[in-house]
Amino acid sequence: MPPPKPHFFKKPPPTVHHLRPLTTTRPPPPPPHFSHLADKCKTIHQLTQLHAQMITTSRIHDNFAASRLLSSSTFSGNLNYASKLFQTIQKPNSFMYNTLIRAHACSFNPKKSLGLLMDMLMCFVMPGKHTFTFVLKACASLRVVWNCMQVHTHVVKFGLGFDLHVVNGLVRAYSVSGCLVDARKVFDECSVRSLSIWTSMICGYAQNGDSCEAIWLFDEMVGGGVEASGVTLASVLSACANSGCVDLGEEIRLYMEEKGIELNVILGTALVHMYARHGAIAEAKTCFDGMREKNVATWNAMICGLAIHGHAKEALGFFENLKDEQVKPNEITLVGVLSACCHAGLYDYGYKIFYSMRKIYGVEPTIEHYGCMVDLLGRSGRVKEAEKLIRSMEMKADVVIWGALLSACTRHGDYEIAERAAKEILKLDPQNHGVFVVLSNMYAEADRWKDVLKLRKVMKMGNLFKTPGWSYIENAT
DNA sequence: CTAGGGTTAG
Repeated sequence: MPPPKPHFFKKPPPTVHHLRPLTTTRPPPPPPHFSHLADKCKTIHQLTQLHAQMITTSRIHDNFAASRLLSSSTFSGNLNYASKLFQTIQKPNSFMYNTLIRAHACSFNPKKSLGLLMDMLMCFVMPGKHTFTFVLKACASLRVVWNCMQVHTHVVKFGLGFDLHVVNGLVRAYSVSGCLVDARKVFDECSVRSLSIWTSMICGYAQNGDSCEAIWLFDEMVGGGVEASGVTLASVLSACANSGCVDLGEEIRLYMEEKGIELNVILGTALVHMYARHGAIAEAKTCFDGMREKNVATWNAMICGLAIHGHAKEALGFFENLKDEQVKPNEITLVGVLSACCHAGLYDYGYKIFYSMRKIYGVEPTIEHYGCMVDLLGRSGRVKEAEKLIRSMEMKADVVIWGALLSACTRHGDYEIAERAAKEILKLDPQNHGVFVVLSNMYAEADRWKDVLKLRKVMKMGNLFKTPGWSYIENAT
């Protein structure tokens, strides 16, 4: 009798694939192409079933069918599954790379798109115009100029610098990365421009705070006979709001009526913002009431506009209505609400909001919220508490926040804290001459001329002659 | 053989 074999010589049990048929009545006839089925797969469960069938029938080696499966799996939102599927494909073509690059570009980790482009180049798969459109989208989410430049060199190398989608991607990626000079260079070198390219460039200026340039460019576009769309106008209206060109905004509103451009949430919000920001409260309200659909941004435009124009009570009224409408307030809403409290001196209301931000609204306080709170504490005379709050912040205090404390101290004559705040400001910004003006004003008002002279000496040591602050002090003494 | 762009609030 032979000795029993050790267990590891035993044959492993055969793996059984339990495949449920797609239909319960009868197995489906072999489809003409799996690709048609792939488009219909909506859930991950359906996808895995089809995937399994494709493996058993060897159709997985058909790149066309496999790419349909891949794009369906990216649409179902399961990037992990898509990536794993991609890795099993021996020779992925450019379409497959593009599909995965696009999926990653819209995900939380757009950096993977760049890695895939590198893979592609190393495997000698030719990237095309679609590849760069998607990769540039990833660059726009990453906002790193260096990445944009690297991709740009490849765009030029592959002769794709004239494709309208690619050019648009470049303009957009450069401008959201804050490099408007490069965006403009690409824009200028492009002889045929689509509306999207114009829009990307205008939006780039508007979002980087160069409203005038945005408006000039819009003017140039209209002068060249290009018809603006609602998307373009939203950016231009934002530029109007930031630069005070309410007349142009008014003109745009009439143009939209004339052309029958639908006033959607975004355009409506941009209009409300423009009116409210410049104190045209009645117009802002009319526009706000006329909107069918509203989102947080719409409410924020209204609340913040009211707050900065001193209509604090109304701003808070809108805030209460917002909560009734089941809209979730965000960090911007709360900045508006807190600043309304500052203007109206509503200490208790603001205090309650600030200390319940995290719990009730799920919003982490930012430096702006702290700024409002310091202002609120300071205005109600609680300068000691304000200083304590600043020192307890998890982030580094900035000039604005110390400035708020300083001005509160001068109002309430707290010299000790004022001097500390001034010192902190000068630590952050040694050229800040305004600090001396504020301090000397404070001393002068209290007839403390000795201290004014002391300041004068300090300024001399700091070599700050011939400054606006200096002349101010001279007049005071 | 298949796919792609631009917009609002501090």
